[in-house]
Amino acid sequence: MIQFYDTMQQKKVPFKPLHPPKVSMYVCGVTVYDTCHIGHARAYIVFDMIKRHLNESGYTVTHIQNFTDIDDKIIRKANQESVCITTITKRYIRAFFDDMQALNIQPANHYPKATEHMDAIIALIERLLAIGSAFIHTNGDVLFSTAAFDGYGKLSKKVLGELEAGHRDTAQSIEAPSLDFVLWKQSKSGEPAWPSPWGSGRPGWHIECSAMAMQYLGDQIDIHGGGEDLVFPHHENEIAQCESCTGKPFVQYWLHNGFVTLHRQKMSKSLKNTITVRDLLDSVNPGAIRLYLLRTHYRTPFQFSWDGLEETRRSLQKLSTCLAEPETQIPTAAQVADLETFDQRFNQALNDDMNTALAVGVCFEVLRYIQTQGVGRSLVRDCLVYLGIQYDVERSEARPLPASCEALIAEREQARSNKDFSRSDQLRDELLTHGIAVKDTRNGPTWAWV
RNA sequence: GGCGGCAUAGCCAAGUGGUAAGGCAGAGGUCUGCAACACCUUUACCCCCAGUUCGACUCUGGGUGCCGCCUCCA
Repeated sequence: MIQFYDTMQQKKVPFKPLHPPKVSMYVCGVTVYDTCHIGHARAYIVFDMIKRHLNESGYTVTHIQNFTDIDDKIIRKANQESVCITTITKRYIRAFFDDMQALNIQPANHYPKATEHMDAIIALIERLLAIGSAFIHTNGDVLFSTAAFDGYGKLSKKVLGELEAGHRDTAQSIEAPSLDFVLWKQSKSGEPAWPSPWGSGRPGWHIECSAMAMQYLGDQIDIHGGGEDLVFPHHENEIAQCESCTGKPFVQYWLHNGFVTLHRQKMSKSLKNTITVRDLLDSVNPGAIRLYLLRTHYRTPFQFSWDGLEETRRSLQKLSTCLAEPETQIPTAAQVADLETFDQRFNQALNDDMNTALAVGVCFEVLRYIQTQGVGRSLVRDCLVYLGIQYDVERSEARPLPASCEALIAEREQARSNKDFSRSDQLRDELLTHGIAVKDTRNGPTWAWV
């Protein structure tokens, strides 16, 4: 039985989709004005794992993930570069897909864009106006009236009155902000705009997800996910918009991943403390990145460090080395049973709210088992494939050995067999200056790029 | 101020009402001409104080510390 921690209920609950074996999953995507950082990588790896596991468990997941491709920051960036917004959005959508592919994240079924769903967005706003959940502000913007929705705050456990009175530290004399949020924004001159019954303008942020989620997945969806920073106000507002219209519970399971922090502070573009996926890919192979992120449960805050990444890279190397060796024994009946147990524990770990940290632990237990029992490599391989961790990337991407270095290695072997160790050590140092580390094994020397 | 979360070995990180997975580092050993790799062995009583219990790290209450949300944000 699969269970997930649902943010709404604040506890783990058994997963029962509305229309099994179908599962509908909407994951909030990125605003495309910059490259992805580790926080994005974590979020999308987490939901990639959830989708993989559900699909492997007999469900058929329809996964929708949006691109927010119209927004203040996109406009600002376009103005800075004196280009149109599509130049910006195309660039970063491309970069997004490159990063996701590198991280071995399986593509969603659709990636709807806000700018391509204006009809659905406008239709939804019209419905909200018709039922009195929205109103037209004096400045011409259309706003959602949070007071009109009884359940407002139920996801984030916020109470309306307190929210209005509450602020961060300073606050007392500051005017209480209204919780009403924009559905349709009047465009200023020079800004991109779309025609609407309320004049030319553009949609607010929250409405696009409601409109596109309902268009692709229906009024009620099984899983809605994203980073925990989206709980309020974004997901709270999505609930208000959808449920005001339909009167039905919008989402069965709200799943939120914890943050990646750097130096004990949330990694975010606005704090300018990001490390991009590209930075990571430049330093280690993608499998190590995935393993590093999956070693921590998805709801636990993740403290990024280069040391931690390096540590993981080394442990993956160990797995990789072991798996590269052929398995020579045929497992006994007892061993088959042992491996079966490991396999079950691996699966149960994932069933229990996607506990990839525990699942990874099982992989290393099997590694130990292989070393003492001589069997089990195929299980570990299967587990790593399941987790999307490519463990042999370094091998396959390795540059070939230059002929000159090949000769040096041969010469060193000759020196060694003559017991001329000062010469062989000298040659080892020389190879090192070419970036090649030589290691002696029973079966002769091996080498690797350093 | 309101709400939510976290606190486990040097570091990272799972977990269960009955005496703590795993990884990295460290120590000892095997292997090696040496080294590296690899392998074997080894390292904790779970933030503090009360309470419940035959028994709590795991449940309850209080405290302390840290983080996040309340503005765009995965």
